[in-house]
Amino acid sequence: MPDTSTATPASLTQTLADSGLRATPQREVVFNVLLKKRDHPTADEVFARVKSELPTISLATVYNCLETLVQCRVVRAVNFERGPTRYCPNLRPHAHFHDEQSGSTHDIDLPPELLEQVKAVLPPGYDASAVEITFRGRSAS
Amino acid sequence: MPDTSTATPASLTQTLADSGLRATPQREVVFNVLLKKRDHPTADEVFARVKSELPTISLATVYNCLETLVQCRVVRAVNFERGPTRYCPNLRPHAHFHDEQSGSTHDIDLPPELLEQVKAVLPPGYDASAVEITFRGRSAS
DNA sequence: GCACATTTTTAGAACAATTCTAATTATCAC
DNA sequence: GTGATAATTAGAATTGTTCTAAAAATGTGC
Repeated sequence: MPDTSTATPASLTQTLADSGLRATPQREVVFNVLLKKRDHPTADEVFARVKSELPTISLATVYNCLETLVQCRVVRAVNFERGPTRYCPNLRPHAHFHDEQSGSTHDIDLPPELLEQVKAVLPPGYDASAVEITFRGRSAS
Repeated sequence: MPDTSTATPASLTQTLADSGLRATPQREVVFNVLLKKRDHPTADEVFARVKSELPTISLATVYNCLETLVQCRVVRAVNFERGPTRYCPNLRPHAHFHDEQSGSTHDIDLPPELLEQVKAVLPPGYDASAVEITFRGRSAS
């Protein structure tokens, strides 16, 4: 069974094409940066990392690319309180744990049945297309 | 059994005092505005509503008061994606449902055992002080 | 009740993250 | 290649919020 828990650089071209979009170097490098170090970087951090490969890229383009990748559902945008949006190529159903000490963010895999149980608390008439679960606290590692 | 699902204007004075803070008219009116119409207003919306009672209040004060009330745990701050922070006097454990059609936010009461189950997905070494659950979708009403 | 230290409020400036604008550049289809 | 479309770019603009410094209000000791 192929691993579908993240998109790959190869599948990105196809996914973009499926939405009528082009696989530009900027989009590919932004995506590769997210795959390479999965520490939920902000747009600014992605910008800094992408620059070493594409020194003339602009911050606006980084925002555009990230937005495109989110639209194509190969990347998830993660928000925590009012902090800057962070980006994550993990497509598995998962929650986020924000470590208050280090400021880092960790993925927490969610069993599908738990997601079902959570959705089951919605009263009749409510139809959720997405559920977000976020933890705040301390982690050992 | 007294209802502890929200603080009351009367208990506010005590709660503030417990933190060494004063019960100013601005703080009281901001809190009353939140109690009166529980539609998860933004700071701007609170500002507009408070003005009818305290016409000379400033937006900075509204932000200060809201921050104080959140610190004292009589009000919860609610964030959804990058939208403005919204405020909610419901102290019961609850999730938020964001209706994509209307832009409105509804409280969804959470059974304590579900919160336990959700916290139980955390690997050893993770200690969550808070869990946030947010739904996005459509609701009938 | 009065001084005084402390809190609180205030207006406006500053700030951070993001989005917009309009011009330029790249790319695909023919 | 040419023309239409898509994407990138730099910088300005916007939004929501926080900061700053001064003025006003308040509780406390006398």
